[in-house]
Amino acid sequence: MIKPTESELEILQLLWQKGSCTVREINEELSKKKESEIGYTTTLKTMQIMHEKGLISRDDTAKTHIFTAVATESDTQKQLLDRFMDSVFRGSAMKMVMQALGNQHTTAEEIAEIKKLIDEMENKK
Amino acid sequence: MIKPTESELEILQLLWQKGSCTVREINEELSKKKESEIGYTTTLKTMQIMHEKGLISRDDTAKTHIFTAVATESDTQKQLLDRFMDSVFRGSAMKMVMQALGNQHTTAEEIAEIKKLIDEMENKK
DNA sequence: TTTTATCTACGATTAATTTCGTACAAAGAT
DNA sequence: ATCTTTGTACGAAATTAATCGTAGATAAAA
Repeated sequence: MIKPTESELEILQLLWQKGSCTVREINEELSKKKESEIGYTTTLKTMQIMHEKGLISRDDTAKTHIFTAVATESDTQKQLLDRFMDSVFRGSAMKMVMQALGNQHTTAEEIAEIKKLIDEMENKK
Repeated sequence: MIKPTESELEILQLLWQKGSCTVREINEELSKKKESEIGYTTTLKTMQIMHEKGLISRDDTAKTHIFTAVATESDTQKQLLDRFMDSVFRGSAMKMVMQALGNQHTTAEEIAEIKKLIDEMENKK
């Protein structure tokens, strides 16, 4: 049962992108992303909680600890998507996909790739 | 900027399905859905807060107030989906759609309909 | 070897969410 | 006319999230 908060998810995103990180690396990336500087101990505390929850693992052999995401990005995406689809789209993947495809962020290339994917899925059966 | 909480979203779902509702109707539906009975004043309070936030409108001409969702379901879905796609899939509709299509809740019929939809979108251009 | 910088641990605070109890008004039943 | 039910308003407790300050340890620099 994976359920990261908004802040936790931002940290997980960085860990998935960069592999293993120290608190300072994460803190600097977060501060870069937001305009307002974020306190170092804020990030530290959040990551300590994530560790308690089992969201990230910690290598504390050295003084400066190194953290790694426990779940893979796609496993997490899958779980979050299921929950989101249930609560917002009442479980209808179709309605959700239609919204996603109609959305301005979706390029023609992406849509073409999705189509290709669907064709492949149908051919497999 | 629409941002209902989990509980608020459950209430909105009922309002979208049933049109306008009293607190009691919502409370009974919620209690039916969950196993554990939910307190009437809990639902009342939540809906009062939703009204303060402007998520729902209230007709209080009669003693028993009648509530209606302010935003449409699809407008809300659109906003929530954009945010979700950004935070979980880093803005990639394709990755998200691929996860959705691979998911067990998605039936072959739904996938076929999505394909049809994409074909129509491509023909339009 | 002092001093300075960096790191973790551990509260404490504030805000938001969820839950429900009590008070009191209005409507309905007896 | 009185009692019971049904409703709203309001406040308060419990929980979770997000933020940061201070204390104390360890490493690096002087």
